[in-house]
Amino acid sequence: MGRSPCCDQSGLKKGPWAPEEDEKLLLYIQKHGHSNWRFLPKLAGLNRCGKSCRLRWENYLKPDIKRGKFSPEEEETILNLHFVLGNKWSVMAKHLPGRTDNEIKNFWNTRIKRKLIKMGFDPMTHQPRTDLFSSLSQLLLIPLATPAEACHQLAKLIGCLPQMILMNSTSPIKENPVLSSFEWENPSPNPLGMATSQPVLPVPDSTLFSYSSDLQLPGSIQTPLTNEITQASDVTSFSQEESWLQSPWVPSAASPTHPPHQPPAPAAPLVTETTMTSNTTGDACSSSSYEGEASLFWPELFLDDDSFFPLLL
DNA sequence: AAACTCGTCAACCGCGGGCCA
DNA sequence: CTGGCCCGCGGTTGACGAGTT
Repeated sequence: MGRSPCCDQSGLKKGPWAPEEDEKLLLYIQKHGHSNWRFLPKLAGLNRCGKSCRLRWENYLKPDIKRGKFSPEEEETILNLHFVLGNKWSVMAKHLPGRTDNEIKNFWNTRIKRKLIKMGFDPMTHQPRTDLFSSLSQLLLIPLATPAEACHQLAKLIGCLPQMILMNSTSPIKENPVLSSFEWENPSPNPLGMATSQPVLPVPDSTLFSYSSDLQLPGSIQTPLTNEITQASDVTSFSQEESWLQSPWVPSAASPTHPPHQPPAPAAPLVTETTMTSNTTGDACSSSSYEGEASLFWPELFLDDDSFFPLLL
């Protein structure tokens, strides 16, 4: 279980690769392959550790790597795969020929995750952020010192309600979790820029998932994924029964009585005080509460949303 | 034009798993 | 069985360019 010592060696070059280094590595691998990364740098005449060489090869030099923008299809596939697999970037990469795990990970973290957050979805669960309503209920429980203060809070809440309703009750992204490229780029013009069509009345959590009744995995990924999941059910950290029955992907009459779909355990960090206070913007996604507490930080998140902010003033 | 902010992405780091002696 | 070694994975960092003030 020891750690690779190669990176601990001092004197080895780190940082960006020079074109000459790339050429050396490329030539060596083309001639001899890469059976042993540890000794490869020496043999290839590189002052790098084997790990660095492997990374450079895998993420950049390998001939079949597809570079450039992700297509809408790839984007959709990543979204689907992430819903099922969580942060299993290397597994996702197997389903996207020419794309590396690093590339997919970066794309997720810099684009898709951001979009989901902006649209009011938790990127880990791909569900609307249901903790909004616990936030509301908590606000309602706050003891107010004066009638004037009560009026003020109430006025704020009333102003917020339409947004909260929208964010919590609309059909998840294009019958979530599959968001069409069109909607990604052209969300319907509601106040929050969310890809929703009609406002719906607020509903209990369980009914949020009724959309699952007619959802199916896209054929393109269904077969390999089903296989993957079957083989790696431990990876997703819950049994097939749990994962598929509770997943909105699966046509299931059981959904309404089930609690909201929980993400694979490793992919759903629990809320901690630290995550809530140290980062109120970008990674707030991972701060969503699933433990029934919390939600006091939601107003902070709203304050970060330009379109929401005016409502509180 | 300079300073600042933000987004992107290549690369690093540390850990866990598998293999083998 | 144990421990060393290597590989691969996922999270994080930091450089850099583009956009904004």
